[in-house]
Amino acid sequence: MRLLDTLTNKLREVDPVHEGSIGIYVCGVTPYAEAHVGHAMSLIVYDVLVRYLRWDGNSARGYNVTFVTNYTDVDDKLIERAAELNCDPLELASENIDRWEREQVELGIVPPDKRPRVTGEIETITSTIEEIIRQGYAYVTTNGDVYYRVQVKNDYGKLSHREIEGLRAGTRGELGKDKEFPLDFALWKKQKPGEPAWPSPWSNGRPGWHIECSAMAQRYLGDTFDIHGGGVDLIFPHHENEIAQAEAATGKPFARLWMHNGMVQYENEKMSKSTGNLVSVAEALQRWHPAALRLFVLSSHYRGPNNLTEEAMGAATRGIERLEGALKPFKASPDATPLDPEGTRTRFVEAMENDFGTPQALASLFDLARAINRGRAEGFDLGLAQAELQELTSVLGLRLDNITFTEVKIDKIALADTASEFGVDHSGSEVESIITALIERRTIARTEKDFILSDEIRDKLATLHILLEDTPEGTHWSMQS
RNA sequence: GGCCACGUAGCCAAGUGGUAAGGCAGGGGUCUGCAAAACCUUUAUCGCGAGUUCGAUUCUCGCCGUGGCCUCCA
Repeated sequence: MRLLDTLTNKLREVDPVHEGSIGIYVCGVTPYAEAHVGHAMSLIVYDVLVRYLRWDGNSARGYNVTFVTNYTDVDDKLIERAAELNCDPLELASENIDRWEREQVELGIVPPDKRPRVTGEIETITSTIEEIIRQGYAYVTTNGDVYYRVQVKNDYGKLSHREIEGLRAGTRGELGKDKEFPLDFALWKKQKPGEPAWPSPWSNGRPGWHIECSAMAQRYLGDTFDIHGGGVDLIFPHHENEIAQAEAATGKPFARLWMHNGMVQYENEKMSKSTGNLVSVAEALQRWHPAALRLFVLSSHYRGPNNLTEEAMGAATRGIERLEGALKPFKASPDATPLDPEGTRTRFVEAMENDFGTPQALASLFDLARAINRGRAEGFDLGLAQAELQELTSVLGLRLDNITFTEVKIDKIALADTASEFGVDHSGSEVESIITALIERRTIARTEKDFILSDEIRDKLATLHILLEDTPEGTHWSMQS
């Protein structure tokens, strides 16, 4: 598999440090507020990467993947926000993490293997800082802060492709109190009144932003590991500083390949809290199906920007329904010819191998869906083709089985009223059996050519978002968004 | 101002030095009691200008536009 590596700016083959295994580290959120769809998009991308690498459907694959993503649960923003809300920053972080993890389940994210939090890794972090100081790449100020010394190694800026001089020109020229050089950044910050703090050799304080990821990635994946991911907005300074610190501490290369995903926009505008142009994951999950969100993410290339609009989500929802429709069961005659999914798998794999080309991979699946629908009309045995579609969509994490049935979405009272209206028994019945009974009532009406009644039943159910479709095998129902 | 991406049909979105996947929406058909779904069919010369080339949407340069980043005690 080839991915565009930010460090070399070239397509590079994923070449595991340890044969057959791949370690992936992705920067997670700073949980000072609820997660938004940008966070969801990022995680969906890496979730699919992990699923694909683990998948054994491609002869060369089936890697043993270790996926690590962190929570930076001590941070300036978190402390500020907690002060505004007049609550404890660590509790605030914990609450936001819990909510985000519940949402991840709804989004169909395979739980990462490790989800370390800064507050649980203070010793890991302080020992990494000690090592960096020992190597001469960091210094302790009289105040008790620790700064990384950017100028010692000559490769600072290699990831974001910037020169120290250029960066320096962009600074405000203020040389922080004890900083040796404007670009030096904090590894450890001495506690200020009211802030959470932990003991360290230099002062009671907390880790700076950046060091946590270097320390945690190396703890869980080794000094050198395979893939480091995150949003493009993290390339500088976060990842640049991460790579500097990590390599300063060990003298070894850090991540072998750096992968960055693009940002999500909402209705053509940057998502930002200040303008209120932001969609939370909770809101997105309420408005759209998780599979539709995932299809939306995968239908554009991971590195490009992705513009979330009503229209795009409508298209994604229809796309899911289309894929789902192709998987509907079909009873072929015993002597039917099996439909051959032909080159679908090859196309799918080639697309994925080439810099994670999910849009093209999806195109191969939509083509297969069409072939299946055609084969259905022509009486082919669809088993093989449908199994293929099922397998490949599940590699992308698209849950298509019975996805439209969400009992909570059904207005049970209105449904019961509808049943009474048409003289159908609904006492103590399950939602599904009431619907089935209504369908039976309608089928009788249709047999009797009472199309006025049958249409009334169909229309009434439609107002409850229950869609009826008549097919040669009988009437099917599904939930409509 | 600096660095980096991107600019393809009504919308979303791939891709290629030799006249452009897929999805949504729209038009026209088939099927259906009518629908729905499905199937068939139809809709682009690839931001603008110049250059390289037998030939560029695909390479180079300029311009315009959009987006990201340009640090922590904002």
